[in-house]
Amino acid sequence: MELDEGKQKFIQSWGTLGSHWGINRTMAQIHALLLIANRPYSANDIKEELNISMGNTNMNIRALIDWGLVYKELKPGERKDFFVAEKDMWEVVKRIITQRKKKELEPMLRVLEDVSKVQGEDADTEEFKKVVQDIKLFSSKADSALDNLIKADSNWFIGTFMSMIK
Amino acid sequence: MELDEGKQKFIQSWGTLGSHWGINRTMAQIHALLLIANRPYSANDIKEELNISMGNTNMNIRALIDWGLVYKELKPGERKDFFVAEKDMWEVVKRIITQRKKKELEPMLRVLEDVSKVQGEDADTEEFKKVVQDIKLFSSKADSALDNLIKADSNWFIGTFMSMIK
DNA sequence: TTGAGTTTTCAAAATTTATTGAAAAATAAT
DNA sequence: ATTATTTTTCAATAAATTTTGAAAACTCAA
Repeated sequence: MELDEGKQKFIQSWGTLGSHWGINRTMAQIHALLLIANRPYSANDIKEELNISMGNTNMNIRALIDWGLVYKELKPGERKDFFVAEKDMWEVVKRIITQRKKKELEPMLRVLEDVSKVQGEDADTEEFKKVVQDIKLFSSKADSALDNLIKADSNWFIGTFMSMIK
Repeated sequence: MELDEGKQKFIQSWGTLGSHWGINRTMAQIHALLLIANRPYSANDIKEELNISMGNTNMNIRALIDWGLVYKELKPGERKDFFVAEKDMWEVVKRIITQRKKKELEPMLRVLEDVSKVQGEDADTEEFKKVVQDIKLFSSKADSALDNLIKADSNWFIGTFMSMIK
């Protein structure tokens, strides 16, 4: 396989994978491109390489920076901004967990808290409260577990999980 | 808060959450409805309750059954099929992990395996191979860890993770 | 075997989400 | 202050995904 074909395949697959992880396809493709880049890329480099508009490039670079998956790098004497990817996979996963926890798990916990206040003593209400309580308990456990995971350092995590792999 | 309002809120939120987890909104809403139901529901009950078409109802029920999140229940003397939700949250999470592993992680591993075969000795190729190798290693570790997680039983998991929460 | 009830299929329509492109704003060298 | 370059914004457009609805297939009792 040629390098260009390999790069192309990797970028496409990373894009598809990302789109299932709350990262849209272009956003993930930019991340993929920067992952396999051996130098910082300007927004224009990225635009050219992926054949996308400047607006799209700009919005997704900023989203990536916001998620902590890409860093801005200033080259002395250069007017343009340059960008590099976070390449430590555990760091990448941690950043994604952090974002999704904030955007999904935490709002869900608030809703569960809220709806657990329903009035009534009938069987339907009791069943509803029971289910909500169960999910609330599970979710807050997951929330704490994820917090700990994120706080823990890379090696500790790998170590703990490796011991699980037998 | 009234029970109906609470149910409605819960169904909507579960729908939104699901849509970030590879489960489309309707599919997650059906699951939510069945979670808080205190009896089996027919496809028609679901259609009526959520105000969706029969086609949509049918497709999403089958997807839920395929994912192992809903079970078909036959009532003696009844012609219709009835459905109940898997209510054990850890079981739900395991099923989702299983599906997503199959649909996302495993294809990615195959692509990584494939593209790691690129030809060439130059710096670009070396950088590419290095990144791919790193991701491949991380991904296969994650894959094994998830396998173990799925195999392990509910209490073992909760126990292990609780000890992490301090 | 017929036919009422039920489930499945799938092309077309509706909805949601992502992308473009052009204009405006910011930046920094002259 | 002027101008060339780069970045940002956002309404319009395009693409992708979901939902519908109507027809076909299936199921089972009579």
